[in-house]
Amino acid sequence: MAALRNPPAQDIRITDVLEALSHPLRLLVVQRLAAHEREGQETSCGEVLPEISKSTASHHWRVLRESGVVHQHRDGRRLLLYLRRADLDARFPGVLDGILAAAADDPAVIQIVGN
Amino acid sequence: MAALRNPPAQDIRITDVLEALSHPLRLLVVQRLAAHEREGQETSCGEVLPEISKSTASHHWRVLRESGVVHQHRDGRRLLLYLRRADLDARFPGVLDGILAAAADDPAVIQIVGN
DNA sequence: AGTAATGTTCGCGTACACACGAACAAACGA
DNA sequence: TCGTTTGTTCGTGTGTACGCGAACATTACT
Repeated sequence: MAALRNPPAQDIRITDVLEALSHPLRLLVVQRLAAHEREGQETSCGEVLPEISKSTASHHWRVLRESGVVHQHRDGRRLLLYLRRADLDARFPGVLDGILAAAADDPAVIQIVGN
Repeated sequence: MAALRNPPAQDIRITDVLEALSHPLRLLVVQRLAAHEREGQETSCGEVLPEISKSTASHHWRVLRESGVVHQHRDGRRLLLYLRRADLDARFPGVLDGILAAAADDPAVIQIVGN
């Protein structure tokens, strides 16, 4: 299993972040991570997105990780995730908060589960 | 030529906006429109993106227009564009400004022209 | 009417996104 | 060591994005 590549903060690019967040499922993931974040918790992959097949989910983890939106690291046999809020806020002030607020009002993002 | 469909403000969706802005060329367009906007000018299509073939440019106008990022309307034999800043700021406060600030620092966005 | 200017639309090719099941890899526990 | 848990990787199929040239449409000018 290739080592998980989490890009350094200065390499995070706005176009990659926007592309990552433009997919409703990934935006939902980020919403859920933001909610967990408020409780100071890290979260395992399977816990965040239990509705989707593992291979599809893994594809989305990769996009989120390589764009710099989330950080992913191994803990035992699970992979833990957290939102890279500090890095994102430092590089792109206001963007993440604005998008999260917008996503909270978007029914298409909220109700992906249930198709 | 089918009438240009500019979606009403309440139909603008955050995922569509993010997808539109995730392409470096379209982000460059938005930067240029924002600059013209400060001078109170509307801009014609050919004026904003003279480096690219017409058909490719037209493809990007459509993405930007249908996502609600820009408004496009005919004036004589030209099509004028403007950034829908008021609508975007109302629906997604802070997002556009944050992205524009981020784009200003991204060399990949700035130097598309010259490939 | 005839011509020029400005974009759109069509058709095509290439590349990549996204969905899945099957197979593989790593870590833990009995 | 053997089986379970947790994700990744591989292979496949389908759809869509993006680039271009050629053709068309609309408006304006003469």
